[in-house]
Amino acid sequence: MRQMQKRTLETRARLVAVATALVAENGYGALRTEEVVQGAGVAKGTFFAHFKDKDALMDLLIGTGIDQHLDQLAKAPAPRTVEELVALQQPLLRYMTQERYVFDVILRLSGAAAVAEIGTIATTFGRYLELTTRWFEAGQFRQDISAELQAEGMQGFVTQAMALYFCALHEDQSMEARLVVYLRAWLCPRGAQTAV
Amino acid sequence: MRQMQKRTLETRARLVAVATALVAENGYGALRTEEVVQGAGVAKGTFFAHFKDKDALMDLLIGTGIDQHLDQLAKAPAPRTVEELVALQQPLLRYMTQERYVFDVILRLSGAAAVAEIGTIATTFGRYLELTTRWFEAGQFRQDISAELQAEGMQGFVTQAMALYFCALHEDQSMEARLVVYLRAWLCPRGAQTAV
DNA sequence: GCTAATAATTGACTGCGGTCATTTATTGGT
DNA sequence: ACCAATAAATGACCGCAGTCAATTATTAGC
Repeated sequence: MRQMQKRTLETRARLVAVATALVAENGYGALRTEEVVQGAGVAKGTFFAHFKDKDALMDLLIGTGIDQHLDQLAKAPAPRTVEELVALQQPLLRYMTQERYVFDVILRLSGAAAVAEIGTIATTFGRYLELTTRWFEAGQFRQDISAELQAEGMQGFVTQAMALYFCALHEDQSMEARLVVYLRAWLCPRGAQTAV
Repeated sequence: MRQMQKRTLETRARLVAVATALVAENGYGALRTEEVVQGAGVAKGTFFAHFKDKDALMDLLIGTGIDQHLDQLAKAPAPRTVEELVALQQPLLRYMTQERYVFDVILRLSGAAAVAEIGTIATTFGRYLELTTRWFEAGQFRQDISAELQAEGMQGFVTQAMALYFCALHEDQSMEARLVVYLRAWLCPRGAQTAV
Protein backbone atom coordinates (compact mmCIF):
# COMPACT_ATOMS: atom_id res chain seq x y z
CA MET A 1 0.00 0.00 0.00
CA ARG A 2 1.28 3.41 -1.02
CA GLN A 3 1.28 6.20 1.53
CA MET A 4 -0.99 9.18 1.18
CA GLN A 5 0.27 12.08 -0.87
CA LYS A 6 0.97 15.44 0.72
CA ARG A 7 -1.32 16.97 -1.90
CA THR A 8 -4.25 14.95 -0.57
CA LEU A 9 -3.90 16.36 2.91
CA GLU A 10 -3.54 19.88 1.57
CA THR A 11 -6.68 19.66 -0.55
CA ARG A 12 -8.67 18.19 2.29
CA ALA A 13 -7.42 20.83 4.70
CA ARG A 14 -8.38 23.54 2.26
CA LEU A 15 -11.89 22.12 1.85
CA VAL A 16 -12.38 21.98 5.60
CA ALA A 17 -10.97 25.47 6.11
CA VAL A 18 -13.24 26.99 3.49
CA ALA A 19 -16.26 25.12 4.85
CA THR A 20 -15.50 26.28 8.39
CA ALA A 21 -15.25 29.88 7.25
CA LEU A 22 -18.50 29.66 5.31
CA VAL A 23 -20.30 28.13 8.28
CA ALA A 24 -19.00 30.88 10.53
CA GLU A 25 -20.44 33.39 8.09
CA ASN A 26 -23.81 31.92 7.15
CA GLY A 27 -24.46 28.97 9.45
CA TYR A 28 -24.53 25.23 8.79
CA GLY A 29 -27.82 24.96 6.98
CA ALA A 30 -26.79 27.47 4.32
CA LEU A 31 -23.62 25.63 3.34
CA ARG A 32 -23.47 24.56 -0.33
CA THR A 33 -20.87 22.13 -1.63
CA GLU A 34 -20.52 24.29 -4.73
CA GLU A 35 -19.34 27.21 -2.60
CA VAL A 36 -16.89 25.08 -0.68
CA VAL A 37 -15.44 23.74 -3.89
CA GLN A 38 -15.14 27.17 -5.49
CA GLY A 39 -13.53 28.61 -2.38
CA ALA A 40 -11.02 25.78 -2.29
CA GLY A 41 -10.30 26.09 -6.00
CA VAL A 42 -11.10 22.48 -6.87
CA ALA A 43 -13.72 20.68 -8.95
CA LYS A 44 -16.92 19.30 -7.52
CA GLY A 45 -15.82 15.70 -7.91
CA THR A 46 -12.82 16.38 -5.70
CA PHE A 47 -15.10 17.18 -2.79
CA PHE A 48 -16.75 13.80 -3.05
CA ALA A 49 -13.42 12.06 -3.38
CA HIS A 50 -12.62 13.42 0.08
CA PHE A 51 -16.06 13.15 1.69
CA LYS A 52 -18.56 10.40 1.05
CA ASP A 53 -21.34 12.98 0.99
CA LYS A 54 -22.25 16.36 2.44
CA ASP A 55 -23.23 14.72 5.72
CA ALA A 56 -19.68 13.42 6.09
CA LEU A 57 -18.35 16.97 6.04
CA MET A 58 -21.05 18.08 8.48
CA ASP A 59 -20.16 15.14 10.69
CA LEU A 60 -16.61 16.41 10.87
CA LEU A 61 -17.48 20.08 11.43
CA ILE A 62 -20.25 19.56 13.97
CA GLY A 63 -18.45 16.64 15.63
CA THR A 64 -15.43 18.88 16.17
CA GLY A 65 -17.69 21.52 17.71
CA ILE A 66 -19.21 19.00 20.09
CA ASP A 67 -15.80 17.66 21.01
CA GLN A 68 -14.63 21.11 22.06
CA HIS A 69 -17.56 21.38 24.42
CA LEU A 70 -16.80 17.93 25.82
CA ASP A 71 -13.24 19.09 26.51
CA GLN A 72 -14.73 21.72 28.80
CA LEU A 73 -16.97 19.17 30.50
CA ALA A 74 -14.03 16.84 31.04
CA LYS A 75 -12.18 19.55 32.97
CA ALA A 76 -15.01 20.24 35.39
CA PRO A 77 -15.44 18.30 38.65
CA ALA A 78 -18.39 15.90 38.93
CA PRO A 79 -21.59 17.89 39.54
CA ARG A 80 -23.30 17.31 42.89
CA THR A 81 -26.80 18.50 42.15
CA VAL A 82 -29.22 18.32 39.26
CA GLU A 83 -28.95 22.08 38.83
CA GLU A 84 -25.18 21.83 38.48
CA LEU A 85 -25.62 18.96 36.04
CA VAL A 86 -27.83 21.06 33.80
CA ALA A 87 -25.83 24.26 34.14
CA LEU A 88 -22.64 22.44 33.18
CA GLN A 89 -24.18 21.05 30.02
CA GLN A 90 -25.92 24.23 28.94
CA PRO A 91 -23.24 25.40 26.47
CA LEU A 92 -23.27 22.01 24.76
CA LEU A 93 -27.08 22.01 24.51
CA ARG A 94 -27.04 25.52 23.09
CA TYR A 95 -24.48 24.46 20.50
CA MET A 96 -26.47 21.43 19.41
CA THR A 97 -29.69 23.43 19.11
CA GLN A 98 -28.24 26.53 17.44
CA GLU A 99 -30.00 25.55 14.21
CA ARG A 100 -32.75 23.07 13.47
CA TYR A 101 -30.54 21.72 10.69
CA VAL A 102 -27.67 21.08 13.10
CA PHE A 103 -29.91 19.18 15.49
CA ASP A 104 -31.27 17.07 12.63
CA VAL A 105 -27.77 16.18 11.44
CA ILE A 106 -26.76 15.24 14.97
CA LEU A 107 -29.78 12.97 15.39
CA ARG A 108 -29.11 11.37 12.03
CA LEU A 109 -25.41 10.77 12.64
CA SER A 110 -25.28 10.11 16.37
CA GLY A 111 -25.70 6.40 15.80
CA ALA A 112 -23.08 4.74 13.65
CA ALA A 113 -24.78 2.92 10.81
CA ALA A 114 -21.96 0.37 10.68
CA VAL A 115 -19.11 -0.40 13.05
CA ALA A 116 -16.68 0.19 10.19
CA GLU A 117 -17.81 3.77 9.70
CA ILE A 118 -18.06 5.42 13.09
CA GLY A 119 -18.12 9.14 12.42
CA THR A 120 -17.00 12.05 14.56
CA ILE A 121 -20.43 12.73 16.00
CA ALA A 122 -21.03 9.08 16.86
CA THR A 123 -17.65 9.08 18.60
CA THR A 124 -18.52 12.16 20.61
CA PHE A 125 -21.71 10.49 21.77
CA GLY A 126 -19.64 7.59 23.05
CA ARG A 127 -17.32 10.02 24.76
CA TYR A 128 -20.26 11.88 26.33
CA LEU A 129 -21.51 8.63 27.78
CA GLU A 130 -18.10 7.71 29.22
CA LEU A 131 -17.63 11.15 30.66
CA THR A 132 -21.02 11.43 32.31
CA THR A 133 -20.83 7.84 33.56
CA ARG A 134 -17.79 8.94 35.55
CA TRP A 135 -19.87 11.71 37.11
CA PHE A 136 -22.41 9.21 38.33
CA GLU A 137 -19.72 6.89 39.61
CA ALA A 138 -19.02 9.56 42.21
CA GLY A 139 -22.24 8.30 43.77
CA GLN A 140 -24.10 11.60 44.30
CA PHE A 141 -27.27 10.27 42.74
CA ARG A 142 -29.01 6.91 42.46
CA GLN A 143 -27.56 3.80 44.02
CA ASP A 144 -30.13 1.29 42.78
CA ILE A 145 -29.00 1.38 39.13
CA SER A 146 -25.59 1.50 37.48
CA ALA A 147 -23.78 4.73 36.71
CA GLU A 148 -23.88 3.82 33.05
CA LEU A 149 -27.64 3.43 33.05
CA GLN A 150 -27.98 6.78 34.78
CA ALA A 151 -25.82 8.33 32.05
CA GLU A 152 -27.71 6.63 29.25
CA GLY A 153 -31.01 7.80 30.68
CA MET A 154 -29.71 11.33 31.03
CA GLN A 155 -28.71 11.25 27.37
CA GLY A 156 -32.28 10.31 26.48
CA PHE A 157 -33.71 13.18 28.54
CA VAL A 158 -31.23 15.65 27.07
CA THR A 159 -32.28 14.63 23.57
CA GLN A 160 -35.95 14.87 24.51
CA ALA A 161 -35.46 18.35 25.98
CA MET A 162 -33.69 19.50 22.82
CA ALA A 163 -36.38 18.02 20.58
CA LEU A 164 -39.13 19.80 22.52
CA TYR A 165 -37.17 23.04 22.21
CA PHE A 166 -38.00 22.95 18.50
CA CYS A 167 -41.64 22.14 19.12
CA ALA A 168 -44.00 25.08 19.08
CA LEU A 169 -46.43 23.26 21.36
CA HIS A 170 -43.96 23.16 24.21
CA GLU A 171 -42.78 26.73 24.43
CA ASP A 172 -44.04 27.02 27.97
CA GLN A 173 -40.69 26.24 29.56
CA SER A 174 -37.04 26.58 28.57
CA MET A 175 -34.89 23.64 27.60
CA GLU A 176 -32.97 23.92 30.86
CA ALA A 177 -36.04 24.16 33.08
CA ARG A 178 -37.54 21.10 31.42
CA LEU A 179 -34.30 19.19 31.79
CA VAL A 180 -34.14 19.98 35.50
CA VAL A 181 -37.62 18.48 35.95
CA TYR A 182 -36.67 15.37 34.00
CA LEU A 183 -33.38 14.81 35.78
CA ARG A 184 -34.83 15.35 39.24
CA ALA A 185 -37.37 12.65 38.51
CA TRP A 186 -34.72 10.40 36.97
CA LEU A 187 -31.88 10.87 39.42
CA CYS A 188 -33.64 11.71 42.69
CA PRO A 189 -36.79 9.56 42.77
CA ARG A 190 -39.19 8.98 45.73
CA GLY A 191 -40.01 12.51 46.76
CA ALA A 192 -36.55 13.33 48.08
CA GLN A 193 -36.52 16.40 45.85
CA THR A 194 -38.19 19.65 46.81
CA ALA A 195 -41.28 20.82 44.96
CA VAL A 196 -40.89 22.12 41.41
CA MET B 1 -64.62 32.52 0.72
CA ARG B 2 -65.48 29.99 -1.98
CA GLN B 3 -65.94 26.39 -0.98
CA MET B 4 -63.52 23.71 -2.11
CA GLN B 5 -64.21 22.10 -5.48
CA LYS B 6 -65.09 18.43 -5.69
CA ARG B 7 -62.24 18.08 -8.20
CA THR B 8 -59.77 19.13 -5.52
CA LEU B 9 -60.78 16.36 -3.18
CA GLU B 10 -60.70 13.82 -5.98
CA THR B 11 -57.21 14.78 -7.10
CA ARG B 12 -55.92 14.75 -3.57
CA ALA B 13 -57.50 11.38 -2.88
CA ARG B 14 -55.97 9.98 -6.04
CA LEU B 15 -52.51 11.25 -5.05
CA VAL B 16 -52.79 9.70 -1.61
CA ALA B 17 -54.12 6.41 -2.99
CA VAL B 18 -51.29 6.09 -5.51
CA ALA B 19 -48.70 7.01 -2.90
CA THR B 20 -50.11 4.45 -0.47
CA ALA B 21 -49.96 1.74 -3.11
CA LEU B 22 -46.40 2.62 -4.07
CA VAL B 23 -45.30 2.60 -0.43
CA ALA B 24 -46.90 -0.80 0.07
CA GLU B 25 -44.90 -2.04 -2.90
CA ASN B 26 -41.47 -0.48 -2.40
CA GLY B 27 -41.42 1.11 1.04
CA TYR B 28 -41.40 4.75 2.14
CA GLY B 29 -37.81 5.62 1.31
CA ALA B 30 -38.17 4.61 -2.32
CA LEU B 31 -41.17 6.85 -3.00
CA ARG B 32 -40.62 9.44 -5.75
CA THR B 33 -43.01 12.32 -6.31
CA GLU B 34 -42.64 11.79 -10.05
CA GLU B 35 -44.08 8.26 -9.71
CA VAL B 36 -46.97 9.47 -7.59
CA VAL B 37 -47.79 12.14 -10.08
CA GLN B 38 -47.64 9.79 -13.07
CA GLY B 39 -49.78 7.22 -11.30
CA ALA B 40 -52.38 9.83 -10.47
CA GLY B 41 -52.30 11.25 -14.00
CA VAL B 42 -51.49 14.82 -13.01
CA ALA B 43 -48.58 17.19 -13.48
CA LYS B 44 -45.80 17.66 -10.98
CA GLY B 45 -46.95 21.10 -9.95
CA THR B 46 -50.32 19.68 -8.92
CA PHE B 47 -48.62 17.55 -6.28
CA PHE B 48 -47.09 20.61 -4.68
CA ALA B 49 -50.36 22.50 -4.89
CA HIS B 50 -51.79 19.79 -2.61
CA PHE B 51 -48.78 19.15 -0.40
CA LYS B 52 -46.32 21.78 0.77
CA ASP B 53 -43.47 19.34 0.14
CA LYS B 54 -42.74 15.62 0.08
CA ASP B 55 -42.50 15.58 3.87
CA ALA B 56 -46.11 16.77 4.07
CA LEU B 57 -47.25 13.67 2.18
CA MET B 58 -45.05 11.46 4.35
CA ASP B 59 -46.49 13.15 7.42
CA LEU B 60 -49.96 12.12 6.31
CA LEU B 61 -49.04 8.54 5.34
CA ILE B 62 -46.87 7.75 8.33
CA GLY B 63 -49.09 9.69 10.72
CA THR B 64 -52.06 7.61 9.59
CA GLY B 65 -50.03 4.45 10.21
CA ILE B 66 -49.13 5.56 13.72
CA ASP B 67 -52.71 6.52 14.43
CA GLN B 68 -53.92 3.03 13.58
CA HIS B 69 -51.50 1.58 16.11
CA LEU B 70 -52.69 4.09 18.71
CA ASP B 71 -56.25 2.92 18.08
CA GLN B 72 -55.13 -0.52 19.21
CA LEU B 73 -53.39 0.88 22.28
CA ALA B 74 -56.49 2.87 23.20
CA LYS B 75 -58.56 -0.31 23.31
CA ALA B 76 -56.24 -2.17 25.68
CA PRO B 77 -56.56 -1.89 29.47
CA ALA B 78 -53.84 -0.03 31.37
CA PRO B 79 -50.74 -2.24 31.66
CA ARG B 80 -49.76 -3.30 35.18
CA THR B 81 -46.13 -4.19 34.71
CA VAL B 82 -43.19 -2.84 32.72
CA GLU B 83 -43.19 -6.01 30.62
CA GLU B 84 -46.82 -5.45 29.68
CA LEU B 85 -46.05 -1.82 28.93
CA VAL B 86 -43.33 -2.79 26.48
CA ALA B 87 -45.21 -5.72 24.94
CA LEU B 88 -48.22 -3.52 24.29
CA GLN B 89 -46.16 -0.94 22.45
CA GLN B 90 -44.09 -3.38 20.45
CA PRO B 91 -46.17 -3.21 17.24
CA LEU B 92 -45.94 0.59 17.26
CA LEU B 93 -42.18 0.53 17.80
CA ARG B 94 -41.77 -1.97 14.99
CA TYR B 95 -43.81 0.23 12.70
CA MET B 96 -41.78 3.33 13.48
CA THR B 97 -38.48 1.53 12.97
CA GLN B 98 -39.43 -0.42 9.84
CA GLU B 99 -37.09 1.80 7.81
CA ARG B 100 -34.37 4.19 8.81
CA TYR B 101 -36.03 6.75 6.55
CA VAL B 102 -39.35 6.41 8.36
CA PHE B 103 -37.72 6.92 11.74
CA ASP B 104 -35.91 10.01 10.45
CA VAL B 105 -39.14 11.50 9.11
CA ILE B 106 -40.88 10.84 12.42
CA LEU B 107 -38.11 12.54 14.39
CA ARG B 108 -38.17 15.49 12.04
CA LEU B 109 -41.95 15.95 12.10
CA SER B 110 -42.86 14.88 15.63
CA GLY B 111 -42.50 18.43 16.86
CA ALA B 112 -44.72 20.99 15.20
CA ALA B 113 -42.58 23.81 13.87
CA ALA B 114 -45.44 26.26 14.35
CA VAL B 115 -48.73 26.03 16.19
CA ALA B 116 -50.52 26.90 12.97
CA GLU B 117 -49.12 23.88 11.14
CA ILE B 118 -49.49 20.89 13.42
CA GLY B 119 -49.11 17.85 11.20
CA THR B 120 -50.50 14.35 11.54
CA ILE B 121 -47.39 12.93 13.18
CA ALA B 122 -47.16 15.79 15.68
CA THR B 123 -50.81 15.17 16.51
CA THR B 124 -50.23 11.46 17.08
CA PHE B 125 -47.41 12.32 19.47
CA GLY B 126 -49.81 14.43 21.46
CA ARG B 127 -52.32 11.60 21.42
CA TYR B 128 -49.67 9.09 22.54
CA LEU B 129 -48.88 11.30 25.51
CA GLU B 130 -52.55 11.64 26.49
CA LEU B 131 -53.15 7.95 26.11
CA THR B 132 -50.15 6.79 28.12
CA THR B 133 -50.76 9.46 30.76
CA ARG B 134 -54.08 7.73 31.41
CA TRP B 135 -52.24 4.45 31.94
CA PHE B 136 -50.10 6.03 34.64
CA GLU B 137 -53.10 7.66 36.24
CA ALA B 138 -54.18 4.14 37.20
CA GLY B 139 -51.38 4.40 39.75
CA GLN B 140 -49.53 1.15 39.11
CA PHE B 141 -46.18 2.88 38.97
CA ARG B 142 -44.57 5.92 40.57
CA GLN B 143 -46.46 8.07 43.06
CA ASP B 144 -43.82 10.74 43.58
CA ILE B 145 -44.18 12.33 40.14
CA SER B 146 -47.18 13.14 37.97
CA ALA B 147 -48.65 10.68 35.50
CA GLU B 148 -47.88 13.12 32.73
CA LEU B 149 -44.21 13.30 33.64
CA GLN B 150 -44.05 9.51 33.72
CA ALA B 151 -45.54 9.45 30.25
CA GLU B 152 -43.21 12.14 28.92
CA GLY B 153 -40.22 10.28 30.28
CA MET B 154 -41.39 7.02 28.76
CA GLN B 155 -41.65 8.79 25.42
CA GLY B 156 -38.02 9.84 25.76
CA PHE B 157 -36.91 6.31 26.56
CA VAL B 158 -38.91 4.87 23.69
CA THR B 159 -37.24 7.30 21.29
CA GLN B 160 -33.83 6.47 22.73
CA ALA B 161 -34.43 2.73 22.38
CA MET B 162 -35.48 3.19 18.75
CA ALA B 163 -32.46 5.38 17.99
CA LEU B 164 -30.08 2.80 19.44
CA TYR B 165 -31.79 0.14 17.33
CA PHE B 166 -30.24 1.83 14.29
CA CYS B 167 -26.84 2.10 15.93
CA ALA B 168 -24.37 -0.63 15.06
CA LEU B 169 -22.52 -0.12 18.35
CA HIS B 170 -25.53 -1.19 20.39
CA GLU B 171 -26.57 -4.40 18.75
CA ASP B 172 -26.03 -6.31 21.97
CA GLN B 173 -29.68 -6.17 23.02
CA SER B 174 -33.02 -5.86 21.29
CA MET B 175 -35.07 -2.70 21.32
CA GLU B 176 -37.59 -4.32 23.65
CA ALA B 177 -35.01 -5.66 26.10
CA ARG B 178 -33.36 -2.25 26.31
CA LEU B 179 -36.69 -0.54 26.84
CA VAL B 180 -37.55 -2.89 29.70
CA VAL B 181 -34.31 -1.94 31.45
CA TYR B 182 -35.00 1.77 30.94
CA LEU B 183 -38.59 1.62 32.08
CA ARG B 184 -37.85 -0.46 35.15
CA ALA B 185 -35.33 2.15 36.22
CA TRP B 186 -37.73 4.98 35.35
CA LEU B 187 -40.96 3.59 36.72
CA CYS B 188 -39.84 1.30 39.54
CA PRO B 189 -36.88 3.04 41.20
CA ARG B 190 -35.16 2.13 44.49
CA GLY B 191 -34.39 -1.52 43.97
CA ALA B 192 -37.99 -2.67 44.15
CA GLN B 193 -37.51 -4.45 40.83
CA THR B 194 -35.90 -7.88 40.54
CA ALA B 195 -32.45 -8.24 39.02
CA VAL B 196 -32.08 -7.81 35.27
C1' DG C 1 -76.45 31.52 -21.15
C1' DC C 2 -72.80 34.90 -20.76
C1' DT C 3 -69.06 37.04 -18.23
C1' DA C 4 -65.73 38.12 -14.84
C1' DA C 5 -63.49 36.39 -10.86
C1' DT C 6 -61.24 32.76 -8.79
C1' DA C 7 -59.45 28.16 -8.25
C1' DA C 8 -56.87 24.25 -10.14
C1' DT C 9 -53.60 22.45 -13.25
C1' DT C 10 -49.65 22.45 -16.23
C1' DG C 11 -44.74 21.52 -17.50
C1' DA C 12 -40.53 23.71 -18.49
C1' DC C 13 -37.19 25.30 -15.40
C1' DT C 14 -34.03 25.84 -11.25
C1' DG C 15 -31.10 24.37 -7.36
C1' DC C 16 -28.29 21.27 -5.44
C1' DG C 17 -26.36 16.81 -4.08
C1' DG C 18 -23.99 13.18 -6.00
C1' DT C 19 -21.61 10.11 -10.07
C1' DC C 20 -18.18 8.52 -13.26
C1' DA C 21 -15.38 8.00 -17.43
C1' DT C 22 -11.48 10.64 -18.62
C1' DT C 23 -7.38 13.34 -17.82
C1' DT C 24 -3.48 14.81 -15.10
C1' DA C 25 -0.09 14.34 -11.35
C1' DT C 26 2.88 11.47 -8.41
C1' DT C 27 5.70 7.71 -7.24
C1' DG C 28 8.49 3.39 -7.04
C1' DG C 29 11.35 0.48 -9.83
C1' DT C 30 15.18 -0.07 -13.10
C1' DA D 1 16.13 9.81 -16.55
C1' DC D 2 12.51 7.20 -18.24
C1' DC D 3 8.50 4.17 -17.67
C1' DA D 4 4.59 1.84 -16.02
C1' DA D 5 1.42 1.75 -12.09
C1' DT D 6 -1.40 4.07 -9.09
C1' DA D 7 -3.53 8.07 -6.93
C1' DA D 8 -5.85 12.53 -7.43
C1' DA D 9 -8.54 15.76 -9.80
C1' DT D 10 -11.82 17.12 -13.39
C1' DG D 11 -16.38 18.68 -15.11
C1' DA D 12 -20.16 17.28 -17.85
C1' DC D 13 -23.91 14.79 -16.50
C1' DC D 14 -27.84 12.65 -13.71
C1' DG D 15 -31.71 12.32 -10.22
C1' DC D 16 -35.04 14.37 -7.82
C1' DA D 17 -37.40 17.93 -4.99
C1' DG D 18 -39.47 22.11 -5.52
C1' DT D 19 -41.04 26.75 -8.33
C1' DC D 20 -43.83 29.77 -11.12
C1' DA D 21 -45.74 32.24 -15.10
C1' DA D 22 -49.03 30.75 -18.21
C1' DT D 23 -53.21 28.06 -19.24
C1' DT D 24 -57.55 25.80 -18.40
C1' DA D 25 -61.61 24.65 -15.58
C1' DT D 26 -65.19 26.07 -12.28
C1' DT D 27 -68.23 29.07 -10.06
C1' DA D 28 -71.14 33.16 -8.68
C1' DG D 29 -73.70 37.01 -10.24
C1' DC D 30 -76.59 38.88 -13.62
